[in-house]
Amino acid sequence: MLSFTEENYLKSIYHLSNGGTQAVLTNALAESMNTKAASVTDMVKKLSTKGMISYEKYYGVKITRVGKTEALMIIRKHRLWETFLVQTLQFNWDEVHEVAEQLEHIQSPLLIEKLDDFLGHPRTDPHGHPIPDKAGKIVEIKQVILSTCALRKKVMVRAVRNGSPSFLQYLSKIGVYIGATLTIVDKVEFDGSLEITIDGKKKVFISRDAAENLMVTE
Amino acid sequence: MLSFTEENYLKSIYHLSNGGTQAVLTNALAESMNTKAASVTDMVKKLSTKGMISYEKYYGVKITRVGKTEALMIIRKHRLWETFLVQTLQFNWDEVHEVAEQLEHIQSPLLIEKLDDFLGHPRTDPHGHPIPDKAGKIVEIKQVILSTCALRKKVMVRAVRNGSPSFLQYLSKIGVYIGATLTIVDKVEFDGSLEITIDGKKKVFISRDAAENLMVTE
DNA sequence: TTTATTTTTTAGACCGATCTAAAAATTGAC
DNA sequence: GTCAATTTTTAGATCGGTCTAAAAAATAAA
Repeated sequence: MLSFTEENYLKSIYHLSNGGTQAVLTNALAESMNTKAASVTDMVKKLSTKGMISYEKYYGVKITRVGKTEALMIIRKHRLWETFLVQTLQFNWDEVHEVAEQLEHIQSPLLIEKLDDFLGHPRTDPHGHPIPDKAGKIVEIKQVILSTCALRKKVMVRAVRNGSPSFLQYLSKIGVYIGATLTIVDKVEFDGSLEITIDGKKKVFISRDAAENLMVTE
Repeated sequence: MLSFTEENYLKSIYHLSNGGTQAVLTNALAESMNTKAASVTDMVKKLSTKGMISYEKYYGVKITRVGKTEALMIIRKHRLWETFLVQTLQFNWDEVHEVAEQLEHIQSPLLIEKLDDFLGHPRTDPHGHPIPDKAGKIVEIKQVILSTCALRKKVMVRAVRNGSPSFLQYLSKIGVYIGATLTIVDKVEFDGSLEITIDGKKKVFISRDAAENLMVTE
């Protein structure tokens, strides 16, 4: 059984390692956990003895198969809860992350399966991220960053990379949502900002920063 | 902000003090928290400095107005979550307590208000216990213990006092539920067991122990 | 390839929640 | 009212998660 804190470390390791494909360095983990490298070293030893990661001094950590499954279960819970909050309780998509950070630690396999049933087995959460299934299988939809798309090509918004409340609120404000159709009308050389149309109608400018945080498909 | 543990202590104090009316002794609290008296003394000091209880050495603790409100909020959350689990996610009434013990600690006023809205502002939880409102007001329905009722009188099951899974499963098995109409057909002098009819049909024997854990109204 | 810089680990401490063992206060018996 | 039994508190230790400061290893620079 993992503690609240251990679960958070494991989740961070999973994300920083791109789903377990790369090693994660101590300092990177320290930064993402808002803690100090010394604390990370301690925790990493513990997670290692629990078989969640393999840890070699000075070489960073690698998540194990067991650890990956564990991480995916936490992510599954997080995303199912986010979906519940938006879909059932009428939260806005920028309000759910913090609450889901708490709810993801509730221990009850029955609860999460019943929640999944109730929600109708959603494939993605309100930010467009895929929800791992019961077995930990995750279906990644191939998508690209908006800023890399060609001019005049119709693309559909699939997910946000950075899900910070302020970014999400901004998107809502200008009318961008998951499923919206965008077209790049113009690229501004100077600052990398884009002029786009939303659903063929509204025409707005978005910054390079925003464009780099929108994932789309053609 | 109270920790998980502090919240559990406060809830126990609230219950053991009958809603804040009596003082609670150290040993009683230790027993209900499955811990040692020494640990209770430490925690009680902390809750006292936080203004949740007043503590006087060797005389037990009394919950303060602030502490009572805090306790009622935790109870509100617990009971709303139990209602959600049964009403929305199709849990059986004997499966919800443990999960609600976890969910009651989620910190989000918005969540609990939205949950309350979604559930349609239920007045009681699946075990018949009243749900405190947003302001901490709790409407106790005057009810009596089944074993004290007169023979032949029709009574309605309102709540269970002991909500242990085994008791609840037993009740389900014999067909007793919140809202059922019971009539005491006979009292057995020897062991205090009762012969009752359920909804005027089924006739069963229940033990004194069971009869003392069913709350009814006439 | 030796030195300087960065990264990581170790050592030792603190805090919160718990424990055991022993001391102190209260209660009950006579 | 004194002594024994019970209850409660204190003292000191442990454990998990964190920290700072210093040591050690790895990396980059000269």
